[in-house]
Amino acid sequence: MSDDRRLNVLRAIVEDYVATQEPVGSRSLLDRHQLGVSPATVRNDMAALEDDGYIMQPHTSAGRIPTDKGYRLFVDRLSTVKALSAAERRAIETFLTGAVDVDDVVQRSVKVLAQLTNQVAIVQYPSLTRSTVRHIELVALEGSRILLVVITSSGRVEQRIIELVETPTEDLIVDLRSRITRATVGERLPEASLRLADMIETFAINDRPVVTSIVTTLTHTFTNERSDERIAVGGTANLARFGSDFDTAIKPVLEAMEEQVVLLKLLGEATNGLSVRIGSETGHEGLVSTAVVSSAYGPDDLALATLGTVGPTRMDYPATIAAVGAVARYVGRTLAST
Amino acid sequence: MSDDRRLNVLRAIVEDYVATQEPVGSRSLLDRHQLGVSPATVRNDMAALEDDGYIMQPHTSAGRIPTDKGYRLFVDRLSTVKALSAAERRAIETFLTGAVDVDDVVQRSVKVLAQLTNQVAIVQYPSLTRSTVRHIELVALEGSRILLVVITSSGRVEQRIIELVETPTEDLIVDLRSRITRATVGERLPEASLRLADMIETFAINDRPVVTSIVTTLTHTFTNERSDERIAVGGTANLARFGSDFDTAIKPVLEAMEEQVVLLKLLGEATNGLSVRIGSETGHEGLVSTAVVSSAYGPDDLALATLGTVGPTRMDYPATIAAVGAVARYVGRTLAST
DNA sequence: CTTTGGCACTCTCACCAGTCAAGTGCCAGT
DNA sequence: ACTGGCACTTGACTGGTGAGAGTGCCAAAG
Repeated sequence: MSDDRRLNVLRAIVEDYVATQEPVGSRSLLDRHQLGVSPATVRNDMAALEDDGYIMQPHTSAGRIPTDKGYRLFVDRLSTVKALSAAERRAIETFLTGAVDVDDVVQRSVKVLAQLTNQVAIVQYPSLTRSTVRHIELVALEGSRILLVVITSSGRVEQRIIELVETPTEDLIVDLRSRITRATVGERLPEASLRLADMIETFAINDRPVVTSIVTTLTHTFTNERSDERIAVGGTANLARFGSDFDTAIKPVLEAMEEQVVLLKLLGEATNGLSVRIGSETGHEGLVSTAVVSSAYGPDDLALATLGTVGPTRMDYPATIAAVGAVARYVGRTLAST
Repeated sequence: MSDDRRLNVLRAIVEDYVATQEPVGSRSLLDRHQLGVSPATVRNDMAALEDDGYIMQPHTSAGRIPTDKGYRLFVDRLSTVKALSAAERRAIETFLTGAVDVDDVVQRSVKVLAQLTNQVAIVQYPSLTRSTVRHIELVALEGSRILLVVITSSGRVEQRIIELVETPTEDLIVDLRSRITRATVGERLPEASLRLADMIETFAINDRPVVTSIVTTLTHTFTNERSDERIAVGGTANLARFGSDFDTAIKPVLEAMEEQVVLLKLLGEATNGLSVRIGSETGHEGLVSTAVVSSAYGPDDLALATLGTVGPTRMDYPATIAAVGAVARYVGRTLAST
């Protein structure tokens, strides 16, 4: 029995099933693919594939559908990445280059990714903890209020307003600003926090309350988990394609989309490159018939955060992978120039 | 025929239908409500109500369900607002007071509103054009870059970074800042824009390029439609309650939720107080079996923006109205203290 | 004039064969 | 190792039937 042909049969099954959404039998498979053998032969191969756990039948007299393991093999060894059309590439580019700030970049990415893949798209905001400090500003407002602005290497701008108990002198502000700048600019945010902690003692006792107050706020901003976990979701209307059974196919996904924590886990650690998780590999029950395609993104191959799509396991993997990869690249490039 | 009793019958129908989700017949209606009359009488009343267009039958031998017009009458004249429980009020309060900035307030509002009503919640960000300027800051960054920060009366902080063609002098920056401050602080954003336009000519010719560049950016920020239209959506998993037919009941809503423009129309102009739009009153086909309960919110009865919920027409109006109203009040209060 | 009890009527829905088509497994033959 | 053939399984579709819920209307009673 030719191992080669068996894999071809598996590929054909996956492709047909993705296209038709219906279990594929030996006969209809031969209608669409010229394998040069008879249905009976295909049946034998199918039986073998089923023994190995790559495909299964929903019921005895139905065709076969791929298992998670089958999809896995397909993605790893049987599919060739489908290049995006020139039109699609242009669409991504023009759509993203119109963005005015980081917020906008993320919003637009979600939209374009959802449209391209016809799936649910999720994009994590550029991580704070992975960025470096580009600029820090202290501004005295009316009364004893201080405006604190931090600009990171990814173009994100965070600001806080601090209400101090006493009004600091102009000199102190200037001094503080320059010292903070010297200590933190160019550093990654977590390291910048450490530098700041050491700095407090270098100030005169009288100034300590003000300095402490400002520094702790700054530290909070640097290590703020909430804003590090921000995520945009889009294309939920595409859930229609997930299946017709609302309770088992759609509701769990909607619920997952509402939980940032779950989303972050799904996107996974921003490992380098692209990852595909299929069905149970997502590690989340309720998403058993769901697959996640995700990719790290960032300027100059520096993984800043992750984006991806969530779709049914029976998705067009080559196309989805291509789209996610392309958007990740473009977003990275766009951020670099902000 | 007692008009009074007929309205009671309508109220009973609405309440039963909302509770059971099934057409209600004369018999089962009497099981739940003591009207002191016989089924036949109720049937007569029902026939009259149907003639007047308040109720209808899905098919000849089924019970009655309220029409949009029936719900309308119910909301306007038959329902009494259901007060929130102390626990619910406390939940809103504790949840909102934990917020650190405007972004956070909005996020939390959506969440609490969705949980309270078991519906889809939408919250518009505090409008820029309705706020006044509280503070403006110009900061010279490295090179010829300028950081522009605007703080509005609603606590929102907007920032832009401008790349100038030539590096302005320190004096010019200081001068510009104080003049801009004098011209705009306390003004509503649209008026502030006008003031700025007049200001350019008061500067020396040499300084004009820099001033113009900064002023136009500022004007853009003031009148930026995009950020005026920001909206947060939550509780989409509650769509499960909208009905079982995905394509007609759920998909249109999901699609509407993705379109900011549609959402804004749904929330409606921030009229004072609370508004309920039922079925076709939403003015959006696809939302025919959907109702929108919305309310303006803002500190001190100043309508800053709108929030609300989207749910099936067969919703618990008294409870929803109470929840939307309460959240709007608390959000307004929270914003006032930011 | 309003209310009531009774009765015939209309639909929907669930249930139950019976038939059909697709697909399988297996075996004997090439 | 492949192929053709055949018996078998099973879900999907079809049409018919009966039960149940609910209505509309009419004549009688307040």
